[in-house]
Amino acid sequence: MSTKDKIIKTSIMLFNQHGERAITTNHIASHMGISPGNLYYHFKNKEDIIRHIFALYSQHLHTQFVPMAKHDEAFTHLTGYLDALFELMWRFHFFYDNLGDILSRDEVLKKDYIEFQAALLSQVRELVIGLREGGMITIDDEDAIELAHMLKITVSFWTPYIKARRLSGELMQQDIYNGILKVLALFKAFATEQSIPQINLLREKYSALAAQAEPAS
Amino acid sequence: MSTKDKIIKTSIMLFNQHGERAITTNHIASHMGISPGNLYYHFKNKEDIIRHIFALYSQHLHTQFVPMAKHDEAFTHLTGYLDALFELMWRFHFFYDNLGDILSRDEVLKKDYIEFQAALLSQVRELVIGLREGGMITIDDEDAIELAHMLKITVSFWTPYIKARRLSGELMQQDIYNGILKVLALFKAFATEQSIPQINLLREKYSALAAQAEPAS
DNA sequence: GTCTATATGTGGATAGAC
DNA sequence: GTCTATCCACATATAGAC
Repeated sequence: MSTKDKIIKTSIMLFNQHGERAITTNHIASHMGISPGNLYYHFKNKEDIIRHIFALYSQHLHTQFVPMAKHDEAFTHLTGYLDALFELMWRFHFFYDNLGDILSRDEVLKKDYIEFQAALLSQVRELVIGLREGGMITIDDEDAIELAHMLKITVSFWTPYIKARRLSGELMQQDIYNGILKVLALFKAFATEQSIPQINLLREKYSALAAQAEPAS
Repeated sequence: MSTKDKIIKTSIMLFNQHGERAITTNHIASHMGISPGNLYYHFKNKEDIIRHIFALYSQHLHTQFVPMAKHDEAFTHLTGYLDALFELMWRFHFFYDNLGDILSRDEVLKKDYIEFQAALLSQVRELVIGLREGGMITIDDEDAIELAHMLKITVSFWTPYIKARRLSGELMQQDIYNGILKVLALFKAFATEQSIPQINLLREKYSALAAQAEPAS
């Protein structure tokens, strides 16, 4: 693995662990056992590192979060989506811990982010419409866009929400399952007679996973 | 108004406008036309200021967000709540823009925050149960707590969500109405036959208000 | 209560040798 | 590509005069 990639990897780890604000370029370098000068040979500055991390994140999201084709197996696919999605959010959660700060210091990144989120909103809306077409949920067009927004908010800010409720501020693997349960509850609110048993089945599955190490949220 | 109160007021304004990270104690003092030394006469340090602001915020929330007594007029009261609540979130939104950072630097504040949020969650859950008792929504106990969490997430992170979607990063009065619409959509998902018309009425009201100055979200 | 002046520490970033 | 040394800017915080 190249030094450049190692810097990215180390930065993600340290940012997630201690927060982007608390981690300086010196911390990153010293943790890797390289000099600050070397770090600045590979990256123009700290924002440059963050931009690369964001590129990584959005690229992962693009490849994993492709719109569904078959509506009838919607919820089966949904599980896979949610697992991958929350796992991704967990791996890059520092970004949403400090979203405002990070974006306000980098105009270029902010533009990319806005564009990216607009595309994402459309995709989520399509997914919601897809579930409707498959008879899984009942929802009018107006609420479909509202639901898409709420899904985005819930997924994006789930990790900061959890961290703020815990003195240690640490995230656990189980938190992912609790997040998925929130999304399932959202879908269940719009579910049809036909789909409710499927959702309840999923809920039981993730409830069991979430309960393995934690008291109920 | 005392210098101490003016420092609080100025800090809130500058934090909201530029973010807590970007505003130093020198900025606050210089914007007020006082010396840094004077500021440090009134407050021990920057965190001391933030603690006072949080105390102000939680105090406002406690006095305004009292549980409902009469279930039958639930939605009428709900409107007043939501107006006051989102207005409050708007006035202190810098806090949620940087929640993780702010809490991670101040153990005492974090403890207060956690305690406060736990109490708030109970209150929101009571409100949800109250709406159910009044026949306004249909929801089982398990989903009631999930809904309470989602309401909290939506209200807490609504302003950072909106700011991240806008290049200027500025918030407008209309954003409040769009936030209220999200909460209404959440309630509508669980609404009974009886209450749907009431919610639709409220939705029309806030849609009109939100449309006054902005294109649709 | 308020000021001026300043100490202290530190983060971001660069120059130049190897 | 990597290191050492260092500069610059600035935020936090204090001392002591008024």
